[in-house]
Amino acid sequence: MEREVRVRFAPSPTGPLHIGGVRTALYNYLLARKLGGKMLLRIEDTDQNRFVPGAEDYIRQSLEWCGIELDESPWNGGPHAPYRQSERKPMYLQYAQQLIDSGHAYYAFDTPEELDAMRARLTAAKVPNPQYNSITRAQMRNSLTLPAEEVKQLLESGAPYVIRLKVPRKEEVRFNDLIRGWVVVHSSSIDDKVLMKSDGMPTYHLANIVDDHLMEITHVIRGEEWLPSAPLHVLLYRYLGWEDTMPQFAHLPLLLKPDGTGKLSKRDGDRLGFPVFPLEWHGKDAETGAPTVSSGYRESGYLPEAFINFLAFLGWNPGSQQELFTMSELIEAFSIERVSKSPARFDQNKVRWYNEQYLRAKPDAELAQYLTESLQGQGVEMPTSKAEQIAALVKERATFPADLAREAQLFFQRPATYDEQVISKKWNAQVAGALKEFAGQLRATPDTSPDGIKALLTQVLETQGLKIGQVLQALRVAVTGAAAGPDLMHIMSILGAEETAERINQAVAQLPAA
RNA sequence: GGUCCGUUCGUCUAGGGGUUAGGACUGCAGAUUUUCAUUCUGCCAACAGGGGUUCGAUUCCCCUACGGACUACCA
Repeated sequence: MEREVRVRFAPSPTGPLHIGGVRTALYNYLLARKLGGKMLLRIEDTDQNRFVPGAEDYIRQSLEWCGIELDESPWNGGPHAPYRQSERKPMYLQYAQQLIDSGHAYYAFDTPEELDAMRARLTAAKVPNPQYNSITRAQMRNSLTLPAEEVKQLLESGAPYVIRLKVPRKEEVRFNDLIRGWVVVHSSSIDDKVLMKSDGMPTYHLANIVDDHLMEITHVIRGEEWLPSAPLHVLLYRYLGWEDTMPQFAHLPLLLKPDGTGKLSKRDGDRLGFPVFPLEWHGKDAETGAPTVSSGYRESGYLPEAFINFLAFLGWNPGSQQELFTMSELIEAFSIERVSKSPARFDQNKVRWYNEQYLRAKPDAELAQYLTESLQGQGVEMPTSKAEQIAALVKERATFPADLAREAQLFFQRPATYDEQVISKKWNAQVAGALKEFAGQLRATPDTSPDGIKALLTQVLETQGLKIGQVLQALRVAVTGAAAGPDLMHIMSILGAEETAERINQAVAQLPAA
């Protein structure tokens, strides 16, 4: 019988989620929806030292903004609650115990100093791979080397201990990665990983396997940084007796820093000149504790649809020529096999391009709504119909919503200065006279559509013996102050006859007509 | 150092034993726009290197180089 597809995104609340994490969440979500399965979110907070207040809420808000919906999570519950590992703490020890009972794990009492000394000794002896393993464990203080009686005493006396996995000395561990194919690792390169820490918390490795099993996860989609520990996880499934329901693995390629090399990290933030976080993050400097702010895509004016579309294409493509995908189209087109193996770097230009595409595709009414709200902030009121006209006119010139408001300024502010280049070249007494005449007639014309205004202008200029090319730049500067901008006829039409005429007259009065 | 993963235009990528190696972003040029932007058209631009296998390799195999990840009682 086919099992229901269940995937999980399992972030650690140690700070803001960066876009690599968002992409991992996205691919999980796409696969779940594509296959009619469930998307879970589990908080992996087994390291109490790294807990960052607000991080969990940040994760929730980020996913919400992106439109990544969760079927089960700490916030909306589910059949396998709780979904925070810290709240699942009592569940893990029994599985570690099971491994000890079956001889696949053991107690270790080594102090951090003893561990350091061991590594130093191995390094000094030029051992290629210093680790706590099948060889070195014989020299350490653990339940394999200590007499049973002493182990019992230590445990009873409350001495700190960890539980380590007893990794076999010679064994090939293999698994079939959905993206990379067969990955084979020799057990000699895996060390005896700590499963239970001395504080009673499981490590990632144990908690991850136990929870994925209990939560009936079918596909583990995570970053490539987990690839080296995947064989360890396979071993864990095997020793716990869960190999037959072990999830399939898919290790995603890394997201690289746009500059230089290396994987994108949270620290890269504003150093790169563009956000690496979905939402703005208010944090603290690790050393000084001073407040820090890292910019977010949302606050920078990116539309979530554009952000998601861009992110989806960083490491995946549908194999067609289509570039623009809504979330539901992504779901339809997604398949894990089409995720690429090689890492991807950011392209700032492309995110911007995506944003422009999505911005322009928005209905004018929606853009007008934004425009109205943002101009209200500066005390400007306008009717909806006018906002829509402006939005339609300026959206081709905008990358971000904020550009709309900026471009719209000319409608609410008369020119304070006039472009000098144009004035020196195009402004003269004859032109000024013609424009004054045009302004006068404009006030009387019944047709203030862009075409109507153009017709009127042509007609006035004809009587003045001027060609349109001789005055249009001057007219633009008279009306807007600037040498460049949206179509002038539309500007004048939206401005209305009265306002346009007044602006022209103001320019004629102020500019010396040599 | 060790283990593992990777390598097609500047970037994201398609492709795959015989192709003019395709698209998108950027850049450049032209057209339209009396302007800037948009739009349209065109151009520049890639199979890391060396060995095999083969009639033929960018495609399959090996090696090298380069890049990356991991190498904690962090996830």
